[in-house]
Amino acid sequence: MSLPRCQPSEHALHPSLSELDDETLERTAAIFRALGDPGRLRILAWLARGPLCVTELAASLDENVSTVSQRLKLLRSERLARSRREGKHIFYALADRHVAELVANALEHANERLNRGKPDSVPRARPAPANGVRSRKTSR
Amino acid sequence: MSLPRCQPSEHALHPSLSELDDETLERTAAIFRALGDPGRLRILAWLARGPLCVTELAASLDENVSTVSQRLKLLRSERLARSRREGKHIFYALADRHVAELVANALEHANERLNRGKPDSVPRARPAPANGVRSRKTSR
DNA sequence: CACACATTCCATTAAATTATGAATTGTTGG
DNA sequence: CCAACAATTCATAATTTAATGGAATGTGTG
Repeated sequence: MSLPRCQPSEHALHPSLSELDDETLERTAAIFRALGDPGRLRILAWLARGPLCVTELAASLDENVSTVSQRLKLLRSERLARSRREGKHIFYALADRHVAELVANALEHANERLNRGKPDSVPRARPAPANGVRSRKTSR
Repeated sequence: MSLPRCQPSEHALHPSLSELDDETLERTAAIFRALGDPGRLRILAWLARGPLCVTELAASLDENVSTVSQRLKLLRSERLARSRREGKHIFYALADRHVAELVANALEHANERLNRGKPDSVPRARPAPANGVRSRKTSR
């Protein structure tokens, strides 16, 4: 009775939101996606200290050069990193101070509030262990 | 001769960076990953206007309820969104003002400087229409 | 030019992510 | 309790994504 039937139109919705075109959404998502990988994030963290070439980066991270190169390509494609050739080497650096801040903030933040006991821990893709068929779990 | 052989050890590296443990990295990446999808981003954008229940959200986005629910689950698991039961409905909202700002900023930013002419266009994640035919099994 | 080093490119393969639709759980009211 | 609505869960299939190793490209040097 009291609860109205779900009616989106009953809510006040800003027009600016409706204008959110898919391209902007996709563009924004792509940037976040580029940041959403530990390997790439680690690279950015190293670059936050100053420019490094691919070989140095690979050695620092103890990773394959090819792997690092491809990660850098992605970061560059999203304008998070820039490259500059210097002789035989190609040095990579964060695109700008804005990116540097973003990365620093993010790492710091995630470090501070330890996210232990998430409402729903969803590890990197792995169907639940769930040995019992008892599906209902006690909410906390 | 001028260019020194690649020697990571020659560079001054902050200890704080070496301490960047994998867990923090992964945690941070997970948050960005959650933001790195247009569908989820769109949800957050709607929620930025105020709380909505799943059905409303689904109707607004013209998406399957199940799909929206699962996206919300992910967002909630990364503490980007919060849920609160109200009778028959479960209302979702942005976790806090911090998230709201982050989303607003990101969208705005990506809207401003049009990233046209990227060095390398990165494909985007667009999952599947999935025809409900259950005749094929993939090894996994 | 030939050589060594730096980086990128490419194909292959394994793993992760997502939408879909049916089944399940949960809530309210008659 | 049952009916109807709300939301989540689950298994599945398609697609994407990322690491690997080797080939190809680029660059400086003897």
